[in-house]
Amino acid sequence: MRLTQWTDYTLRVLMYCAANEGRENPVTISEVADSYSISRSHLTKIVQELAARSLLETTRGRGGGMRLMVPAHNINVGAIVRATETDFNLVECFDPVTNQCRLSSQCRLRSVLEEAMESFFKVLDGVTLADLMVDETSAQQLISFTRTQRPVPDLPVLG
Amino acid sequence: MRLTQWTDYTLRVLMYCAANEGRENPVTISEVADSYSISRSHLTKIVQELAARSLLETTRGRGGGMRLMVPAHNINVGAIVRATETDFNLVECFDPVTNQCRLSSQCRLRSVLEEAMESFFKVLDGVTLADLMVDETSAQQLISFTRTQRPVPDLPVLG
DNA sequence: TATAAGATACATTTCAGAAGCACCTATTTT
DNA sequence: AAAATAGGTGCTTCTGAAATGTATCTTATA
Repeated sequence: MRLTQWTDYTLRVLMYCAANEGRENPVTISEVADSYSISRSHLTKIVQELAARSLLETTRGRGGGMRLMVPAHNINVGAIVRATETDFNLVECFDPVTNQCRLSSQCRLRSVLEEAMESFFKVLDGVTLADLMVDETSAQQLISFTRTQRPVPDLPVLG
Repeated sequence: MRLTQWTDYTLRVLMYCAANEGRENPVTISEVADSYSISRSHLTKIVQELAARSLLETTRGRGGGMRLMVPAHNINVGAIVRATETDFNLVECFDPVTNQCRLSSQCRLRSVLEEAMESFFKVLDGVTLADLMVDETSAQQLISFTRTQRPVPDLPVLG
């Protein structure tokens, strides 16, 4: 169970930009790539996508780079992850094309997993880019958010 | 974002066994492999693991096969998935060995994703193998379970 | 006009996950 | 005892998505 590095890097680019919003010159791709030790060309594609989604504005030429076009507190982490992840077929029967499971109609696995995935994203939907940056305000929000979780159900023992 | 087929098959083997608990002869690996169009040797390894965890008992020789050793309503889906999935490093910074992100200490991404993953598993922790098999009782449980979810938080707009 | 910066297309590499293969062991039936 | 059935084990190989690399182009500024 993992997210792609694409998603990881996307979030990191956004965080990097958010952390450097005040400064004179825009953040460059090379700078971010160096900072995270990521391939420049790979990162370029990620920046492209973010620009296409109007989250970043890029400018070419000397003195160019990228800028956040949306305030950090308006960028929803859940929406980002939903947008960057491409494959949500947790198990075979999620995909009607691939599915060969004959029990599909008789089992609830799919709906249960879909519900779990929803639950995963509901947490991320409650967090913005600004919340990811450490400061008292966001820390406070996270704590109160955690408190609103429902209690852990009893877990039957497993050998 | 996906689970491994290993996890998928593990759950399906358990479901298949649960669905055939009453019958005379035990379920065989070949039978399950044929039924799901899965490689027999691959499935063997999955059955091995389940036997090692004492969820199944296998017997060799003619008339052999596998049997569920734990009642379906005592087999927790969350526990199964936690046990079969091996990689929970949603992003690079989850893994202290691989992690090269310099912002780690200054960002809350990791804790947010961990929380989301917890939320994912909490749903599965509330479901047993018996619940996956369709009948009125389990359907009822699922419906009431869904109703206890907390409301969806407002989702800020994203380009 | 030299340099810095992003844009794009295509090729290549990597690696976990999946599958295959060969052979072994155990049990039951005839 | 032999044959048939069924699981057990340790490799090797395959595969596809993800990641990375290379080359070249466009745009902007000093």
